[in-house]
Amino acid sequence: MCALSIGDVSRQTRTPVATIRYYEDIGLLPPAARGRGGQRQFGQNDVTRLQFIKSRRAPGFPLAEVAGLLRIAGPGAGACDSARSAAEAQLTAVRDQLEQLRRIEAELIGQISACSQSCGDAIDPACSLIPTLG
Amino acid sequence: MCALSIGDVSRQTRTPVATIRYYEDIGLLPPAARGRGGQRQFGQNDVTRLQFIKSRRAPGFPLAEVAGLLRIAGPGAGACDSARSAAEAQLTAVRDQLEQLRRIEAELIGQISACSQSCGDAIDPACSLIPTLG
DNA sequence: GATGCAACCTCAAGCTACTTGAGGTTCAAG
DNA sequence: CTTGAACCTCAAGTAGCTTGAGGTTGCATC
Repeated sequence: MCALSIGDVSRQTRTPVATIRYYEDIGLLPPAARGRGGQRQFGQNDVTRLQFIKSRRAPGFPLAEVAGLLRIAGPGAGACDSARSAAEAQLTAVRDQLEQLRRIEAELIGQISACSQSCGDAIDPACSLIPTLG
Repeated sequence: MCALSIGDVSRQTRTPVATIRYYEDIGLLPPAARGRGGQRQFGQNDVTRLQFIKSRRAPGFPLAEVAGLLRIAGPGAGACDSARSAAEAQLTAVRDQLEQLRRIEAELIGQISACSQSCGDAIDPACSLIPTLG
């Protein structure tokens, strides 16, 4: 029953105010109730929903997927079954990204240490950190 | 000296043709030489450069940063020192992202196993995989 | 009750990193 | 010499926001 302002929700979820309005615009969040002056009033369920969205949102994961997850739990739906398999699919995607990032990490480590050994503090055009230019 | 077509470069680097042209447009790749008919001619150095760009490009890492790395190695520059510290900064950013993804992974794993235990194949509105709705 | 200021409102435009499409040219094989 | 894939340019569309203009509301203080 406690009505939260958009600023409250923003602080609680560490989400910019403009982003919250944007999520409402595109339907990720339900249209918020409005107070006398037309200002949005949120409830705790909105905070929960936004936190769910944020927990599913890492760079490289489209909002459309998150919307799909939310739809699974939509009114009239509610099979744990499909929620679970959607979550499993996302887990796979997260792991793919982890692997990709770990490859980049390893590559950077290798190049940095090669650079440290071969170049010291001097200039070495053969250093793998320095890409060939046109 | 072997001139590569944009298609060759695309295949060698697994980069869409349109993206290569786009990178040229925004200056990440130098303007390619042109053949008689106006078609682009690339060399092995372009392939190297593009591979470097791709190796530094994971979701969440802006091209502007990659451009910065390339500038370090630009004509007249070339200190291993700055290349190394730029690479180290990127390594830090990569590790931050890894941590964030690992948190998401752990969260998903936890919710999936909680779901498996509490819900079975039935419907349980309290399942943490199913977010509260407005 | 007036004043001031932060927080709110809408709508429009800008941004990044591409992708897609239209409409036309060039190259290489048969 | 024709045909089809690959190439060209330019314009517009997409996602996911962010920023800005220009105006209202809410609340505390005088």
